[in-house]
Formats: sequence, C-alpha cells, structure tokens
Amino acid sequence: MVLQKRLDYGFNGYQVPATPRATRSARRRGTPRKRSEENQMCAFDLLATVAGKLLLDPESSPSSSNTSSDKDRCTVVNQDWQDGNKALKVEPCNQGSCDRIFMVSEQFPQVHDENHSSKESSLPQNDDQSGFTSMITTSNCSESSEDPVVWDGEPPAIVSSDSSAKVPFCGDHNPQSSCPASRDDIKVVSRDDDENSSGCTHPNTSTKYFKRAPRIGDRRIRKILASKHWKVSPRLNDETFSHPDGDIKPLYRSRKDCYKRQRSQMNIPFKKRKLFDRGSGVKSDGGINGDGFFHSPEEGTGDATGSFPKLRGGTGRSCSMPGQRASFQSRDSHVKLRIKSFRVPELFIEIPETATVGSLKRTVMEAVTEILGGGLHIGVLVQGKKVRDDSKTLLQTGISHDNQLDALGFTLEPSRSQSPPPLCTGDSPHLLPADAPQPLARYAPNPTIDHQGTSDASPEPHETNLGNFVESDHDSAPSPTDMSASKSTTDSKALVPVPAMSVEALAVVPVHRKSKRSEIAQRRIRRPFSVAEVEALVQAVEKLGTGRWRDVKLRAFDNAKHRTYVDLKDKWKTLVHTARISPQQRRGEPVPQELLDRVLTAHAYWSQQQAKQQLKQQPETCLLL
DNA sequence: GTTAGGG
DNA sequence: CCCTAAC
Repeated sequence: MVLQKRLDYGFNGYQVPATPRATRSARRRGTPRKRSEENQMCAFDLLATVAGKLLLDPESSPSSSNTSSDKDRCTVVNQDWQDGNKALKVEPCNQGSCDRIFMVSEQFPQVHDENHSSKESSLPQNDDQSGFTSMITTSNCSESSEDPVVWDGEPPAIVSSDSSAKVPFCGDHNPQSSCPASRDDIKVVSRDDDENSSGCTHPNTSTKYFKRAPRIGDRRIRKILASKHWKVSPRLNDETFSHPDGDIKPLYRSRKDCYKRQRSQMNIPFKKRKLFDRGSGVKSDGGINGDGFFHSPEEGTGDATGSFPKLRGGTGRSCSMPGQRASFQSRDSHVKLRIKSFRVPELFIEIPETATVGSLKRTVMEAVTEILGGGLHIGVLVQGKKVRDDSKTLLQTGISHDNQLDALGFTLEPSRSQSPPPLCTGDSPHLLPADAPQPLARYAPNPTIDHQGTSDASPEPHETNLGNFVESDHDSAPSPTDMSASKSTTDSKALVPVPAMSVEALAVVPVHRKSKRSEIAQRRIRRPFSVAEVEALVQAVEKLGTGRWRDVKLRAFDNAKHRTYVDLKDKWKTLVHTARISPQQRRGEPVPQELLDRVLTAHAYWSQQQAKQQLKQQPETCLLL
C-alpha cells in the first residue's frame, strides 16, 4: 500500500436522522403563539418546525458545550475497504432512536399578506438556487432496521478529487430529476497541501511549510466548491474538540405537535453525536426521494404519541402504509407527517490511506456536523415544486390530508445563500461558508514528545507544535496499525500499517459542482482556538516574539493547516485584548487565566524589545539623515 | 510572501 | 476572519 495514497470516498448522501424531541425550551424560544393559532400553521411554521427539530436540541445547548467530542460519532462499518466498497454510517448516540413526526395544522386562517403571496405564490419553481440538499419526500413508513449501513444503492463511488469537480450539476430540484448526482451539492474534498491535513508529527514529514497555494488540481476544485456550497471542515486538534461554530441558531420549534419515534435506519446514524439531538435516527434511501413521509396517524388518535407506536421496521426504503391517506383526516385538521430522514448532500472526502479509521470517523463527523450546524433552511416541496411562500398555509399549498401526501418533500438548504448568482445556469448551489479542513493531528508518535498540556515539563517549547497534540480516540476502532495486526486475511488493503508517527490528517471540504465564475471567495469557517492551541501559541510567542508570525506558525502550528500566520497574529491580538478585559466580558471557551497572564507578560516583554530596537535604530536613521 | 492594522 | 497597505 502506498502510504501516501489517498483514498477518496464518495458519498452519495448521508442520511441524517431526524432529530427527535421537541421540547419545552423550544417552546420558550419560539415565538409566542396563541393557542388559537395552533391550528393555523402556515408553511412558515412548518419550515420552522422542521428546521428547529432538526438542528437543535434545546437541552444540549450546542453553542456552549462542545458539541463534538472525540467520541465517535460515526462508525465505520464496512470492513471491506476495497475500492468501491467503503461505507460509512452515522449512528445515533442513543440506541433507541425515534422517528420524528411532525404534526402541523393544515388549516390556515387568514390569508395574510396577499401581496406577499402574490409575489411568490406561484410557488412552484424549480429553480432554486440552493441546489439541493437533501430532499425528503413523503413516503411510506418504513421501518427501520438496525442495520446500519449503507448506501442503499450503489457503493459509494470513488472519485478522485478532480472528478468531483466534474460532477454534473442538476439544477432542477425535482426529485424525479434525471440528474441524480447533481443533486448533491455538497462535496467534501480534502485539500492538499494547505488544507488537508496530514499532519505528521514526524519531523521529516512535517517539514513542509504551509502553503497557501494548493496544488493546481486542488485549487481548482476548491474554488469550484467554494462558490456555493457548504464547506465542511473537520476540526480536530483539540482534544476538546469544540464545535467549530457553536452558534447554531436555534430555529424556532414548534411546540408540541411532534411525535417522535424512530428507528435507526439511516444510512448513517449518528452515534453519540452531541450536536444534534440525541435520539434520532433515520435512514433513508439515498435516493432523491427522501424518506420523509407523511404518516397517517390513526384516526382518532389525535395525539400522536400513541399513534405511531409500532411503525418500525424495515429498512427503510419502502414500506408503504396502507390507508395512509384516508386516515389522515384528523379531526383537528392536522397534517401529520413524519420525516424519516433528511439526506445530506453528497460529501466528498479524501483521506490518506494511512489515516486511521478514527480520523476517518472524525472527518466524516465533522463534515456532517458542519453541514448541519452551519445553518440550514428547510425547503418544502410539493409535487416536486418548491414552495417559497412561507406565509401560505399548508392547505393552500396543497399539503393536506386529502392531498397526495407522498408528494411532499423537504430539503435541507444552506441557510445563507449568498448571492445567488444571477443568471447562471440555475445551478447555483450555495456554498456555506466553509473552509479549510483541518488536520487531524492525532497522536504523538514519539512518546518523548510532550503531549499537550504537559508542556511545562518539556523543556523545549518547540514541541508544542500542534501536530503533536494527541487526540484521544475513544471509541474508535482499532487503529490501523492494530487492525493490520489483528485483522488477518481478508482485506487488508486499506487499513494498513501506518507508520508510527504519521498523523492523520483529513481535509474535508465541501465542494460544489461546477459553479460558475462566481467564485466569490467564501469566508472561512470560524474555528475558535482551543485552549491547547492557545497554549501552543503563547509558548511560541514567548519564545519568538510578536513580530515573527511565520516562525510562530512553523514552530507551533505547522501541522495545523488551517491556521495561517495571519490567524495566529490575529489570535494573539485578541488574546491580548482578552487578557485585558474582565473575565465577565470574555466569551467563548474560557482561556485559563494563567495563559492570559503569560500573554500579557510576553506581550509586554516583546513590546519593550521592539521599542528598544527602535531606539537603537533611531539614532542611526538620524545619522543617515 | 510577510507584517501590521483596521474592519 | 477578512482586507490592505507596506515592505
């Protein structure tokens, strides 16, 4: 096996489990709504309901806690690593997951805002710049199966990064569209040099200095992607594994009408995911037709809880529910629907063969997390047409019990669709801000190197390079090394011996298919510095001073490809500021006071040095003049 | 390509 | 984090 060869995994789509649990906090957060309004949900409500449930778990307050822990959130299941047979699945953290069922009133009350509606009411428009995302159409219930895995369809194709750029784009959102591949807007691609992280702690390997300019091929892809899609980047170094963007804004959640229950049938169930709600699981068939479906509650049982008790089952794909339509008529005219799963747009991941399974998991998790946490909008499609007018009621839109429920679909769309390219071919998928992937620096190969945190002891600060940071891998599967040892025969191809010192690095970048010229650079995603990184930075600055950011970068962040020297400089700037303000005014992950003290000390020291330097030069310049 | 600062 | 000026 080629050590540095990269394996590309093409995912045709991830099924994101529907998040369960609606809750009281949601209620609080939601806009106050009168009881009477309950029966008047309009399309907007539906959207908000779905979005809220999908993204937030009130309880887990994503923003504050680190959403991502090292614990595995994804499990790699397929053992056959032969090309073409790689599979990944996302597992729910909790074993028992529930399907989420949303119930909203189809009734609509006032037609508010006629003007508004007129403007967009002609809803059906296939063009949406959002290119795609995941789409869920109503379908019948399927049951879940436990089996996790896998791409219902064909095995994930393996594609080279270059090819990713070529993925055909399909502007049409119609589920039935003939352009299957195109629908996926997200691609995760690893970038090479700079973005990808194959940080290797080993001295020799780590030598390469971060370069801004990616290789041609990568660059091209990256650019393409950049334009409009989400970018996914893994975050890794810190053991804390904080969520990149803690601020997931909670969408408004509907109050009670949500029933959940679900089974793990997603292709990729999340396992232990913290970001999102726990408990949801879902499966979906990779197809465009999602699995979201309307579920008809038993008549009479207005309250759902008991309504969908036993839908369990199968794997998903198709389990039609007889009588679905008929039963839909609930007395309160509520439309109950269950979204089995959302399909996440295609992710494209490139990872070195030498990367560990753990890193792969993390990478995938990061990618998925980014997508979900990046802010999504839910799109509603009826009959394959996108409903844009949020003020319309379900009834007006055609979402009612007596309508063909299976014609309802949901899509996940990047929330901030930046400037949809005007003309363009319709394909303008948005790329959420995303950015560079991160390196996964995992374990310090050399035992002698201090692990983060133990820095003081180590005499040589140099060792603080993040590349040496160790990242714990809890539940991860055996490292490749282990595997190779234990795993005998069969496939061994991919999991191979990993040099002891190699650090896996993965870069995940969402890509987007051919985007037009519109390559407006996307803003990189925000990646808060972890305490460990701050520690490394402080240590390096203490030694090198504040005017040598490039050196600081090389010394302490050589393996953190996403941290440029400018970033480090900026971080230092903010650290100095942070150290000067009162603790109450500080935000984000708290930086140990000790570090802040060192920041001030170092800053003062080097400022003084700088001043001295200038004094020395002053005379000289005067003389020259 | 780096630095330094403002935004 | 981005953008720029300046080197």
